[in-house]
Amino acid sequence: MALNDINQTEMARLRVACSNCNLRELCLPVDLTPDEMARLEELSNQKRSYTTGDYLYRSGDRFKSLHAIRSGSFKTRVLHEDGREQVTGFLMPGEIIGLEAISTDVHTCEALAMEDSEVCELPYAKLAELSREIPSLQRHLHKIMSREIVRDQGIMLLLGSMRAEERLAAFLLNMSQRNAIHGMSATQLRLRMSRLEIGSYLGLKLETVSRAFSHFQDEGLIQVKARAIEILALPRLREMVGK
Amino acid sequence: MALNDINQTEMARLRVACSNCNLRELCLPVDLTPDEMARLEELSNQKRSYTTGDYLYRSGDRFKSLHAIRSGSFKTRVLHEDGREQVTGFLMPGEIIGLEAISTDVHTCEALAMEDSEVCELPYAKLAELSREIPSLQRHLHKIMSREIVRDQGIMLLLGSMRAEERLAAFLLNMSQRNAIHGMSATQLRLRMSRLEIGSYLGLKLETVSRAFSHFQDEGLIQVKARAIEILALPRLREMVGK
DNA sequence: AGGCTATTTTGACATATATCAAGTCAAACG
DNA sequence: CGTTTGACTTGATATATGTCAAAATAGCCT
Repeated sequence: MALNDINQTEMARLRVACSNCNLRELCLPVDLTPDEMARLEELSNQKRSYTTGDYLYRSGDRFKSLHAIRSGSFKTRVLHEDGREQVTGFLMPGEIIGLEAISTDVHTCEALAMEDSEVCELPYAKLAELSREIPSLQRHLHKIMSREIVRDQGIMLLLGSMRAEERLAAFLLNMSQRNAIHGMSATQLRLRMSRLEIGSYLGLKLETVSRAFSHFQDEGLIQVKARAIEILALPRLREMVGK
Repeated sequence: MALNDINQTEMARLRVACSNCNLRELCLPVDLTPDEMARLEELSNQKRSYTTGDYLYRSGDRFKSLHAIRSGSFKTRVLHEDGREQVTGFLMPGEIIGLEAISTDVHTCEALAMEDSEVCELPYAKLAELSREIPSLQRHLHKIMSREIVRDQGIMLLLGSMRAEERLAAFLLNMSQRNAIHGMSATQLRLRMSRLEIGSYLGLKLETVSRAFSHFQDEGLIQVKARAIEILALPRLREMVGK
């Protein structure tokens, strides 16, 4: 299951990488000299703040920069003709947003803040230039892109072969893990998104999501208090998604 | 709809790029000097042949090279614990396979030939090195990776929000377009995959796929002769997927 | 060709999830 | 402190797709 495929040792390495590196955006094991690191930091010194509902970019905007999330969270979505929203991703601190637009030069989806958030802008042209000079940065950038491919394919797998409750279990495990990576509890989740948004992301209706939460609670798997979820039986959730 | 988002002018550019370039793998508008092109060709001079069912790589194999498909077609898949196969992609000539493994160093899915096929091996380390020296190659490589992200997100959209017949319509349009890019008919398709494989890719059962084909035929949208599909009403198929 | 096998189609029925419709709850606001 | 508003839950029912089974068709080998 790619949605949730980071093991314990890898997590530890990630944590170290993040704390070494002021740029949480490059939250994968990075291997740069202090000098190289300084050049990278210089590139991304523009930090910006957003509040709930602010757009980081809109569909149709010209692509200029990637963005690294420092704090808060964003969602990406596409709007269908009829106005329905489809959520394509939830982004948390340390993650990079905008990779899909490299191929098109124009953003094809939009990104909005789900709470007060800060991002670093990473001008693509400069980043590309720097990564030509620093091989380990180049490798790093490739890994970030490839990781996004793996993540998306994980969701394809989930949408293509899992049923509602399995999808939700995978979602919760994924949230749990991303929480843990950032040093937060793996069992106490504060979801930033509504049932509607979760459903949209998982290809389900909000009622189905709600019922699944209730059912998990009845089974003693989780404790639900609105958007505060406590995971009571991680192993049993893992079984549900087959790992 | 990202699954199917290449317009006519772009198609023309692609066609040109392909014919200029012996390396069909880099089948996007490329802007290299003859010298640069020569260096690239040199890198990828190992060509290999595969026949139906041969593995290009297996899950667990160490990642070393990307592969560019020259002729034939491949599928990528993951095998679930219980032995069920889930198809994650169909690859056609000019396309690059293996991008997901850059982030892991190890292949997490497997790729098999669906017919007699030829590929060029592109050793990743050499390609990365060369792209550090040739900015437009670097840009190109980024676009290829980003394009894969867009493709995967298109499938997420499709799996998350479309019903069976809409998915199949999107699939047929996608096949049609990829056919057309390579100078083949946009309306006469010879599918290389079974109903089971199509279903696996689209998150449907083979019976559902079959019924959808039959229904499309009843409606006069297509003509079905086993795996030979003739599209009779492209515009109406496009309406079905909303574009 | 003829026969064998795998693939595809079609039908009848089961079931998961969507849909529609009330309710409940909680935060926000006067 | 009551009212309002949006989010969430729960129930009853509809529907799309899955499941199981059989027949038809196509591809393949001798």
